[in-house]
Amino acid sequence: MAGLFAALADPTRLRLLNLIGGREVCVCYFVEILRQGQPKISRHLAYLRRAGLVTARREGKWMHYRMVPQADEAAASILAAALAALKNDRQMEADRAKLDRACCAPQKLVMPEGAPRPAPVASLVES
Amino acid sequence: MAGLFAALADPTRLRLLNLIGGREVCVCYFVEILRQGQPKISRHLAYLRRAGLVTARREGKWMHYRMVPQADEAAASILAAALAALKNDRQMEADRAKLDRACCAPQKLVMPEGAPRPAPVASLVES
DNA sequence: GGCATATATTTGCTTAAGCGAATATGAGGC
DNA sequence: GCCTCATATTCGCTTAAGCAAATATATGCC
Repeated sequence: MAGLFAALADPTRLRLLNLIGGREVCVCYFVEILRQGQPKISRHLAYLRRAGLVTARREGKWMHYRMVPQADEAAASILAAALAALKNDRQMEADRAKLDRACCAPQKLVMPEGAPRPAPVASLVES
Repeated sequence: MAGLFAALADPTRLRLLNLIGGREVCVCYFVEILRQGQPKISRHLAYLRRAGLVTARREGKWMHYRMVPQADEAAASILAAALAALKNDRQMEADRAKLDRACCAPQKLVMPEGAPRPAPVASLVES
């Protein structure tokens, strides 16, 4: 219980969860959108993984992260409340908007057909 | 946002919030029920105060703590989800039960008319 | 095999959190 | 005023978290 809140008690992790919420997202987008060092992103993703909040799937060179459906009902409701709260935050909105128009450019500005596009996760699409 | 979660990311603070949830509680009950050192309890109460989650009221020698209604809607929903989640936890249930039958005995086993009884807070009674 | 890209982990450091023990404050009773 | 009780705060310490920089792992391409 306290561990769940600890996982949520960091601005970077909240931004990551906000982006992951509902869809599967490639790490390169996190780095691009948050504009933070790659090791930092990776470290926080590892934290979220250890906390059982997200899981990763490898696809070639890319790693895709998605939410883990919470078995514990209490954890699920808290996580839902947290994600809902992020919905109205200015920066979180901006982050999501950037992800929506993300077009495969982690490093170079144009990198045709390079990075995989974020894909929706059926079990988490609610709107 | 992250600050709110940090405030919730400690077992002692969760136990305190669980006891405060809905009623006004005297510090002596926290010490009695949690069976932890008084400075520790006081330190965590100060943390919750600084986080804007609880507020204190002095009544003679005793300090009574109660929840602060959250102005921010997001914070309110998260706090509500957290308190609801605590409802089903074994230890939290036991803590609340102890508070329910608390009978004015912070130190000595019987201390007639000594400590004030916990009082319900109108704005927070929901059941 | 070697090289490049994407991601993860380690290293060394700094800062914050939590703790118990001791001390301070504030109120009531004498 | 002094003493006691209830609570708060400070002190010194230990442990964990966060960071940037460097390094390691894994995949794909040649």
